[in-house]
Amino acid sequence: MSAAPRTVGAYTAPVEDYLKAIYELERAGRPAGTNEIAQRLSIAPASVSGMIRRLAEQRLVAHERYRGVTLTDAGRRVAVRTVRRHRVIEAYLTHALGFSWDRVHDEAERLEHAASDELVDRMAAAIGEPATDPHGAPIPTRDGKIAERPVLALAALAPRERGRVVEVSDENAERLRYLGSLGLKPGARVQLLERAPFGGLLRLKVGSRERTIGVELADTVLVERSGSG
Amino acid sequence: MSAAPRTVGAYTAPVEDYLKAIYELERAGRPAGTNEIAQRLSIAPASVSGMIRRLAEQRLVAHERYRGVTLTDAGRRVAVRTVRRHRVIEAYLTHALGFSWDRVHDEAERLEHAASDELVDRMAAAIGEPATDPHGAPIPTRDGKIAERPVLALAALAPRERGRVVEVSDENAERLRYLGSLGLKPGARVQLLERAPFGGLLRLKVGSRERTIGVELADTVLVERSGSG
DNA sequence: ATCGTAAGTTAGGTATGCCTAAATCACTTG
DNA sequence: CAAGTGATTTAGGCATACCTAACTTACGAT
Repeated sequence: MSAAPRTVGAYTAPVEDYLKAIYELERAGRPAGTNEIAQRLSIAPASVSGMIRRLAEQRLVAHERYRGVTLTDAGRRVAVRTVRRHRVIEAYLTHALGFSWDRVHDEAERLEHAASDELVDRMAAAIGEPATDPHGAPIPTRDGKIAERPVLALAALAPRERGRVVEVSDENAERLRYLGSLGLKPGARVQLLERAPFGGLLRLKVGSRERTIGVELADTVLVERSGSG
Repeated sequence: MSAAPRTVGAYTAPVEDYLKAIYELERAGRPAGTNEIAQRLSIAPASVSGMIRRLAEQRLVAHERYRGVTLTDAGRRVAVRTVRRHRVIEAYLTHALGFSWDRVHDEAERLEHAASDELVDRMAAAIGEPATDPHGAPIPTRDGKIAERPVLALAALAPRERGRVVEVSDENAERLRYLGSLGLKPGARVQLLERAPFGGLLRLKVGSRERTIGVELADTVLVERSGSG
């Protein structure tokens, strides 16, 4: 039995998880906060401060005390590689092994730290190099490019406006099952019919069916505009 | 992001590795020694003593000080489950994803701690529930049964005796490539032609070809007898 | 301008799993 | 049967990554 590292690259699983979390939080357009990271990783904020210091020492993140964290180029490379692993694995599990879309996230969350780049590339090839994972999230290419798309939250659609579901958040299995039962999967055509005041309910058309959902749920569904009328 | 354990079961990756190592060493018919375990896991013997104490506290192993370690039933269950994961993954990587037999061990060594039982079962089903891994080692069933076969080392064959290769050790990639180039893969028919004295070289027939190999190499190849003459 | 609050950090501690160096044990051999 | 040898264990450390409790900072509201 040879020396057996538990992760593929030079980084531990926690490090990859932090960088991935920061990457995803940064997409909101501002530095990631300690509390946000802590919540996303289900750990105490104090633990995040310590890890951030170590990541900054390794030049994977830039940290302004009390101000937030941003990825360096090196950190972003590691994050994107991890995101690619995660999404390819999710796609492979659904397309090649028959997993339902609500069961792939947890499995991928563990496998992403153990699967080699070669394995991930072979998985991607075996299912025809899909552009997105089962939840519609774009899969970065081998060389770290990721297709950015002009999307907005379903909750941000104007009344009467039509759109197409592009991506849904994959983090909660139960929510995914509920979204699926509503027909809110990537590709579905939607139209916002009515928005109740005070951040209340949204009435909308999904395909040919009428549905009513809360704003909180509608914030986890990303759509692209496809004209109003 | 939910709480994210890095292994599937209740046991850490090191614990699974220790139990697997002890399981494999026990097959020699005597308790596993501290040094043997240390060598197999590429760690210092002193580290093994500490871990053995923890495993004994959890009733996964029985330990007689200075005498050796044996698995309890609970420990054996964990070990066999880990072995099943490892071998199913190896088989899947070769049959479904085109990995060569010398490249699957390291990959499986990491994935075995991250793959859920369901994933492993789906992999096994997808490739037709094979009985052995690519190196000929039997794959335990879901409920922990493992087919024991009457095998002996190729080096233990008597002159003139014929046999069939059943299993080769998978731990060293380079050795696997060399064995492959000699045709010594599971299923190959062999006959021992001549044994040089003083633990020297073995001359043998592999299929229709004549080969000469050292005893050390011949000890990593297991065969079943198929009569002499 | 200062004060309260929420966010972030520091201090001190724990568990796991590894290390080296030093002691101890079991077993063989003269 | 005493000594040597090799295997094993103990002692004492270190790194990672987590925790709680207490402190500090930034910033908006008065």
